[in-house]
Amino acid sequence: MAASNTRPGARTTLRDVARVAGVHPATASRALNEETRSLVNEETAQRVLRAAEEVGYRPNPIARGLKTNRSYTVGVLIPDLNNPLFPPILRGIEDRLEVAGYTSLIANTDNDPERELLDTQAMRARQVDGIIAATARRDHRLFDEVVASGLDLVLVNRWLPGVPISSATADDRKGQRLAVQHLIELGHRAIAHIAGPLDYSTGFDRHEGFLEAVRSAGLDPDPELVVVSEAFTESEGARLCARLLDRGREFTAIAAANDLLALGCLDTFAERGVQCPGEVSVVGFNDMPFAARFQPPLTTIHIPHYEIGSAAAELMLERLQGADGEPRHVRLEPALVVRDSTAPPGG
Amino acid sequence: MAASNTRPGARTTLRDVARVAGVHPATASRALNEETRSLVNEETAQRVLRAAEEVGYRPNPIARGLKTNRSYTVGVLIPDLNNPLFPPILRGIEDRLEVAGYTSLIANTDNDPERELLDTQAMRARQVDGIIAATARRDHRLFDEVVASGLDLVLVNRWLPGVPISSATADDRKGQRLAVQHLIELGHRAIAHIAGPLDYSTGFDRHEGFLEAVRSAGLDPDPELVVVSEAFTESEGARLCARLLDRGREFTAIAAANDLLALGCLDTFAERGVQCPGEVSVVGFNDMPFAARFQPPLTTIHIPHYEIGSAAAELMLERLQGADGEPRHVRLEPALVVRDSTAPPGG
DNA sequence: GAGGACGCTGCAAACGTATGCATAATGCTG
DNA sequence: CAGCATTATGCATACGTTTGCAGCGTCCTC
Repeated sequence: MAASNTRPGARTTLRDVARVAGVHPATASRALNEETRSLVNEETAQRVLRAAEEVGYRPNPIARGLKTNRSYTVGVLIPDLNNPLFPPILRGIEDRLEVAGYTSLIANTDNDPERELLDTQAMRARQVDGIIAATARRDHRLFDEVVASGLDLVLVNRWLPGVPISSATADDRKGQRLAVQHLIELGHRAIAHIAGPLDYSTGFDRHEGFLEAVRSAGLDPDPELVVVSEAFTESEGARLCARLLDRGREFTAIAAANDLLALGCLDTFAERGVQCPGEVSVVGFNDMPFAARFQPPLTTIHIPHYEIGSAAAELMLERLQGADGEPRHVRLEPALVVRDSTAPPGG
Repeated sequence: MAASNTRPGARTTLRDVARVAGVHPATASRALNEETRSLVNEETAQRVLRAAEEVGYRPNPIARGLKTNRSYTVGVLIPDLNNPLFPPILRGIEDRLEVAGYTSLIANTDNDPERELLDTQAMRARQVDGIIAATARRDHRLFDEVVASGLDLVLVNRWLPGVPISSATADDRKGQRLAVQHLIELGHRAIAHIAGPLDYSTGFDRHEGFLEAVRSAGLDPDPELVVVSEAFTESEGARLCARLLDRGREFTAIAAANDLLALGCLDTFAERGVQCPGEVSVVGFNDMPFAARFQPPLTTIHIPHYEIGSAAAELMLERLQGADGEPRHVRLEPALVVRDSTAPPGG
């Protein structure tokens, strides 16, 4: 059916479509373009559409971009594709952008501000229409610059409080509260927190959420039981878990700001013969892929990664379509997922 | 220093540079372009360069691409970013391409031939200079078309035997032999195989490797112990493991063609109360991230994913630089990683 | 039935760059 | 000093679109 009998090598252009349909290229352009279709006779439009189908016409975004000053491309800045957090977010972004005719250009910054800058410039050179960034630190020089250069900017997974930039994230505070409430309901009272870096909103908000939940249970947060990591990694989790253990302060549970930090805890436990959840419960954050398969299966906070991605793309599309309103902050709902790394204390 | 005093919104064009330098745009173009600089007077060239610097000129790759039919972009076709196999490969590709001044454009095909075709066309429309594909089936209509269209093509992770297309993969046959040899050395004799889809070279070659290893141990492969999956997924692994069990034929080990299939086996075991490795050993393939953390930690075949990616990028760059020689097939070394999912038979 | 309004389509000029060809200026050869 | 090769630059066109403007026919109105 859909098989075309044209030579595959020959790119088919608007002119070809026009010739087949027996109209002027300009008319073909209008017929093919959703927004200008109304300008052309319904019947002619159909003829053009059929012709386009027949010759397998695909518009050339390069040429179009030259004319319209838009590349229909948005840059996506992420720290590292290997972090299992990001692939689903990316899929959400790409899938949403794709149906709108946009393509995404991905760059890994490895959390290096230098590379971040380079990548941004490279993207600007490639004429991206906007940038979606998952790399926001609360220090945001870079983004001031991006915005100043007239590029649309949307943050994903992280946000910048007090800065007028749209963002799509999970409700990190609430998520962390959910985690702590779960522990409290199990009967835990001495709960430690391994926070993420506080200059990321994810680290900061989850830390706040932790404090809120502890306080609203009528407890007093013990500063000795809160440690702050320098990165969301397993090795940091292991290091800080060891530090908590070494401090000698009693605790029966750890709320980690992310699953990788939680995995680091499990490593330290294994090394020192601490039973989880027997002696210490652990709750993670993110519900990363395969979290259910770890040893023990990880209790954690589920985040709708894909939806966060597509929400970010949606926000970007709004900006690109010229919505000039206030920046919007989309907060998606987290959910507790109980598995086997948490249990009543002393249990 | 480098700060420009031009309005950020106003993109500065070749014409601006020419005006400031007092030359024709064509001359400015030649002066700015490395390859054609020799055509213009040294002094004039310098003047143009200074002018370009002064007005903060950034060439517009869109316009350039329209003219030259090159975009310094290569498309990368993968089935699904969420499959943990691909991120490290992608990083390898991107990192290698980046230092050569190329950018990559990623598309997820979800193994849907329809989408594959669409994505290819979209990439062609975006003027990619070449395509690196991880999606090759042994049926390769699509690639015939890509090659016919004059695009450079390189396969990664998979290859097409008998087809003159360069590829970078692991030595899948050898890897699977390693896995089986390990089982045999442990004392296993009745070894089952859950093969991947045989229309992927990964599935096919590993199946071949399995047969080779069994035979060269002086054993006779039992067709009843070989099942073929329809996809490299956990659910397929679970389904086929159940089928093996239901067949009633005795076996003490399973060599799965990939880690996800192996995980599926573990699921079925858990469901039916089969001890692993006590009653049945399982060996996977790929050494996916976190394989060491599963329950039990998975014995598997390690593959240098990142290096496979960068090798593929290297092959692509060779083609793009105009090397017209024979296609090359780069095979990287697999390595056995012994963990806890394998043990001598009978406990 | 003449004039205007309207709906549809074609014409042509852009967008920013690259490049074959023509041309002007210069140097060289005999 | 004529003639030619060489060098350096300008001119014009093309890449595939989009879009303001003009033109054409048709229908309606008075």
